[in-house]
Amino acid sequence: MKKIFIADDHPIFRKGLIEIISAEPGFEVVGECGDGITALKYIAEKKPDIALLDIQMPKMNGFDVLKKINELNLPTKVVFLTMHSEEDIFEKAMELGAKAYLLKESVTDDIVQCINNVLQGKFYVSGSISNYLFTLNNKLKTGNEKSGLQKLTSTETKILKLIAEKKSSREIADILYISVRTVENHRNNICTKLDLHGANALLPFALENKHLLV
Amino acid sequence: MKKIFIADDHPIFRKGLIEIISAEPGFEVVGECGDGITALKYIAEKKPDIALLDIQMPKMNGFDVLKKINELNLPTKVVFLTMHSEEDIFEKAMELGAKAYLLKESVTDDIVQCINNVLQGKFYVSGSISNYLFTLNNKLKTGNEKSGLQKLTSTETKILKLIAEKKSSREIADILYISVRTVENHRNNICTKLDLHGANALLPFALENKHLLV
DNA sequence: TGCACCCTAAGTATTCCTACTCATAACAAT
DNA sequence: ATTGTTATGAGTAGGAATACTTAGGGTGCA
Repeated sequence: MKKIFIADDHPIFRKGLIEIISAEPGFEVVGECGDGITALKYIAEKKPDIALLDIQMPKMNGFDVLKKINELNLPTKVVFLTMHSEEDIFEKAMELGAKAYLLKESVTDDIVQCINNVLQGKFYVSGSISNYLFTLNNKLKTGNEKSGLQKLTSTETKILKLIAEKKSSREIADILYISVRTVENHRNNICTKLDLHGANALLPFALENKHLLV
Repeated sequence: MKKIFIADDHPIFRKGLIEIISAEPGFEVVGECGDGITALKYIAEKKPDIALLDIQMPKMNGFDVLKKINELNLPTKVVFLTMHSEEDIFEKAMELGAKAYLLKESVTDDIVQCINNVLQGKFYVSGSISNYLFTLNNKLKTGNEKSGLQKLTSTETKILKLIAEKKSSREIADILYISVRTVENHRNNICTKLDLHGANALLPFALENKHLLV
């Protein structure tokens, strides 16, 4: 009997998941919770075979839970279950060593199949992002380019985060105790690295990607 | 036995909902689907007592389903079940005559209680937006102010939509065959009506609220 | 030591947007 | 017929961001 733990901040969604997994012979849902810290605590203690984690959770997000799991060398395999079909989030999940990446729009069969794959040591990825996987493979084969955000330095990331908080260059300068000109230079470098052009490009990008900024 | 229909594009979430409602004596889930058109078709034919509708759905969103239900004078009472806790969406739902507004983060008890209330002809609103209800009540009592977006004229809305598409004033002018100055005037009026100030205010607002723009 | 990279800063020019005021024509409401 | 609203456009001013270039100081690496 394989032990499965579920963490998601939507009780109804959790209920549905539990229902699906419990119905499958060989699977047992050994626990559930709605936030990252409780999830980590449970996983560290009880060491389930698989943890189904939402990425967006209160207190501690799924990424950070996985990081901790890695640090503590826990045997639990992590399956991300998320609404985000964006490439960067998927990429980050893979970097951190997730065993699977499921979209919440998945049908019930996908989930069972996913868990079976992961238990066999395989990876599993939701069909909807397979398009992206194709391009990713191409990238890996051809030139191994880094994707956007990873090209940014730490200062640039810091500034991009402040931009995502709708701060002006002036405000950012005051917060970081540096010159406005320096901030403008960083903005410029960020735009260049991300291939962003025009006055209406950087701010929307920052807003759309703020959840990716470490 | 009260007949309940469920429409939500997330199969797992639907599963959870069905589980919760079926477990309650007196409730019967008579159907489910994952898009608005199928939902409307079912509701028009079978006339369930209550329809639990997601707002974001493929093919036809929850708002439009409710509009059609109103047009066709169907007896089915609509409960919105959504992730959006924003005031404007809530307001729009109420305008259209929704009987309840539940957030997807609701716990299972809330849902049962909600359905019971609606069956008794009462309204029900998720606790998390009760804060807003308070201010809404105050508004209704004091001056009956319109909220934000409703104050915009149709041209202003059109322009705000284009701003949300990251178009510059120059581009908007070219699209609408009007002068840049006119566009800038409209931007200005929008900012005034929405009480937005500074260079980093209008664009983020447009992005955050584009789903509200008719 | 030298090279590469980063953070810092400033110069210059251009574009974009905000924040006002003013004006005219179209249209609806009373 | 007057008033109000809307859409259109322009004038002026200034703030903000982009798009370049140049340059000193620091760190780390080969």
